[in-house]
Amino acid sequence: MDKKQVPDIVVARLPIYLQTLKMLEKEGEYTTSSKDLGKRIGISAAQIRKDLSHFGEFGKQGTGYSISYLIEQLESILQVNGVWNMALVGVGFLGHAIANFKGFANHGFQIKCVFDADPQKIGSKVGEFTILDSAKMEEIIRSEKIKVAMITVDAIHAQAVAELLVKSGVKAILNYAPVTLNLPKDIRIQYIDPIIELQHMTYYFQD
Amino acid sequence: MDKKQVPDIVVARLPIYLQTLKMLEKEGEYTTSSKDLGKRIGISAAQIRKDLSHFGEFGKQGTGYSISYLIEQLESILQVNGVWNMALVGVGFLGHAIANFKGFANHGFQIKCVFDADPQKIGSKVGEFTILDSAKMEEIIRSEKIKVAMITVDAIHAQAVAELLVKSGVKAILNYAPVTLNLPKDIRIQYIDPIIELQHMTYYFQD
DNA sequence: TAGATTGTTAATCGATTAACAATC
DNA sequence: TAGATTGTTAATCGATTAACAATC
Repeated sequence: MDKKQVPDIVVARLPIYLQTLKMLEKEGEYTTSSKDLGKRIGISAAQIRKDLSHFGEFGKQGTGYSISYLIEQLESILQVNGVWNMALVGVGFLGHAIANFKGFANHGFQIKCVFDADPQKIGSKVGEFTILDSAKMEEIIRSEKIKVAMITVDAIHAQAVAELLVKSGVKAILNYAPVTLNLPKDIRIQYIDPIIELQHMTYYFQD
Repeated sequence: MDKKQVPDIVVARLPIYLQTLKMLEKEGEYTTSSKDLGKRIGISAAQIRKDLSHFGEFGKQGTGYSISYLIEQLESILQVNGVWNMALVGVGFLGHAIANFKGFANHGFQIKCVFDADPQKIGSKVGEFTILDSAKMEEIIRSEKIKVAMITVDAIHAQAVAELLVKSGVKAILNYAPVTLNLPKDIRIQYIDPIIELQHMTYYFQD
């Protein structure tokens, strides 16, 4: 079963559905509908039903969806019902914040090791992690079988770091550096860049 | 001239073009082509030309685009040729990192004030900022005429904070809290959420 | 000139929506 | 039963691409 059959834009919405369902569950709800979910997320009910229909039938006519069941199904589809170990590369202000972030654990992710190239930082602590030498990155990531990494180094170093990560066996990169990475097409990349998002919004400002 | 005429998905790509052009300029380049830009960004040359054509004619047949001129034009289109003051709400680990981030200045943005509701934090320093009381948020944002805000509070508090920001005159929100915000449709919202991005990528992992 | 590259058109491709039978 | 809501189909809507005349 080739996964290319489901449009990426659909896949991109599943984590948002999951997030909202988890919140509903925390609020004590047991069921929801495409209409309700759509209103909360700001998209149409039809789109939610269409999206889910790519993966199976999860609801009941008349009553909607069981929240816990749909959460379970989405976690399975997204493969976040287990835990993925991650590497974090670059301990500046942002890397520091991410290393201390407690929110990964409940959503299928866990930082396993943290790297930096600065001799001043290597060996010291960030959160619960001892900062490791970037020079040992390939060896460690390979032996730990880490498939997911976050890049929080400077823009100038990001491409080289990314290439080394790929060489070490990493298959998915969350890139916080403000550059487009050029990597083999079987490597997944997502970008997080506040400047890009801010500039997107100011376009719409009244003159 | 109603701005809705240009698809949002086109607008979303302009900051990426701008980012790449600025990098080329830093590398000492003077001109580029849609083919070259496309290769660097990972999209087709045709798409870049089509996108730009919504706003005017910026290139020359045979030689391509002047980098400095195209940067100038994109900055003007995106309205980032000036500086937008921003408010930051929530000084946890992430808010702390953002308050210390030096990268906004060169791209049209500047943090002007930082808020938190915790009496322990109010009055203390984060980066160059003194943390202000959230209770005074509306008054300060209104008097400073701030139009852009970043939310780095907990998920539970984000909606209320967002509503207060809107009440204070904010028109664009960069939301780091892991919830969908429900706000008037004239308010621009962008989301930054590593969990969402990570879950998007693991879908594609081989079983 | 010959080669390169633009801006634009038309064709293709893909995503969203509206509608509704099925059914809880 | 009556009302609600699903999953799916077909129609609509929108975005991307390929191709090319224009021209630097």
